Amino acid sequence: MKILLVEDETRLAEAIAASLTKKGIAVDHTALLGDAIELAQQQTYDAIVLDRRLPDGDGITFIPWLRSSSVVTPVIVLTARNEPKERVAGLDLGADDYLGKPFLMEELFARLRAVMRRPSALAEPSIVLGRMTVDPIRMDVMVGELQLDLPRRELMVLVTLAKRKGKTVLRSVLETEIYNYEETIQSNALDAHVSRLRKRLADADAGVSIHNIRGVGYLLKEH
Amino acid sequence: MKILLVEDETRLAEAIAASLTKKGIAVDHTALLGDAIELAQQQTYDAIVLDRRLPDGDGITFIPWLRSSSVVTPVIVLTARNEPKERVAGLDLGADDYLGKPFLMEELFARLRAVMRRPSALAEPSIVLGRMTVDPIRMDVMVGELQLDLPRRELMVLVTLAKRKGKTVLRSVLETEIYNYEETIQSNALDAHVSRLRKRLADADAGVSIHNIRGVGYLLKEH
DNA sequence: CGACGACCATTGCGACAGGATTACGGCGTG
DNA sequence: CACGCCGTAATCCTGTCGCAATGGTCGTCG
Repeated sequence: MKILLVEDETRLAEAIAASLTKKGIAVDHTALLGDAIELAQQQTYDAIVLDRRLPDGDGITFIPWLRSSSVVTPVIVLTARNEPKERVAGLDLGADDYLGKPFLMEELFARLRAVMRRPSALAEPSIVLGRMTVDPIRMDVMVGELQLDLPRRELMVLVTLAKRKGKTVLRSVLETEIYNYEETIQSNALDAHVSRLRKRLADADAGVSIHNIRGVGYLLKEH
Repeated sequence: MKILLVEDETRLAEAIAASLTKKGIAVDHTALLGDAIELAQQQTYDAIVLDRRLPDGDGITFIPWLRSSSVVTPVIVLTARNEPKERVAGLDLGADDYLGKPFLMEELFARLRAVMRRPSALAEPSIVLGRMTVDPIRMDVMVGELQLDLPRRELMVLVTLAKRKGKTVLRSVLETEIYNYEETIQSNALDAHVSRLRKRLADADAGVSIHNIRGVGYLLKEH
């Protein structure tokens, strides 16, 4: 689960990034429209949070550009004032939701969840596998009746694998899903997370196992 | 499945070659336009990845040369900057796609797949044979509902045979499809792969078998 | 028809790459 | 300050590969 945050107010951006990160959602952040366009070309996000006022233009111009590249990623637009006029303009241009500043983090989460749950979004609700249930939107995991608390990174690994259950997920995909572009990884951190995650899943008797496809990636299966 | 990579930045070239090789795609690599022309004459590739900036000229001049030799192999052009002007120039000259550096490997794979899927491309999507389905673009194999994980070389053998299902594939063709020009083979490594592949196909009950035509090559059939 | 030679199938071996595991230290949090 | 998480790196372990030896199969030619 990864979102793109386009916001030039540093304090706000950091607050949003910190909150989302804590919930196990990776955040790529930029203050510039130009960079946002580049990032969106390079990878796919589960959602985009977009400020209107940006140093190099009105954020809203980003949306037609996205849509014309047939990117269907949901977009939530942030704006200083919540004027109905602006709201209509945003939605007309293809934004999926609209949020006036200031707002509560909880409200942003709620709208992100709502927007990613939409049929056009990629994420499906609640994946069941073995004794385990993964909710990729709420980012939580149940084993039987008990909630399984996982460290952030391990949770991200598990959710990413669960979303493609039974299919091989490329190493590189896992890495880009779990780390943002400024956290470059220079070791086998991913392997370490997988290893620790395996142990936890075994201890919890989750009824699933993580297989490795040598030289390619990992895959999650019932066992 | 084999592509020609024309790129003079050693690090980048190595990264691309490594990633593609991992996916079971053979890579011939050269840094010079001159060599590229020679290689393209000698054998056919499924796709060509071409840098513009090369020590002995603008890579893009390669494309008209190719086309005038009525080679329809899809070409993806790499360039340092993603300027629309350059993009148009490239596409006008017959490039099939265009990718600005830096880029994610994932993106290159995606574009390669897309470009090879095109009607002009040689590769057809999904070959069904017995209980087995081979996707030559994604380089994966399903038997029934299960994905069959094969070692890299065996996978290459199988895909090559599947693409000419029912027809005899010359030994020499298999060898050039599976090994690049710097990996020369001096033994019966190919036979060994066929042997191990047969065992795996039997174990998985794939409903196919690999026959040998003495002194000529191999062929894949339903049984 | 039988024997020889060419070709193929199979399998064990050693080298090697890549993954798995774990200890360690830094860091943030409560 | 204690605890847990995370990235790193060292070490161990496993799968894959090329290779070669062995034994089998087929065609050919005397």
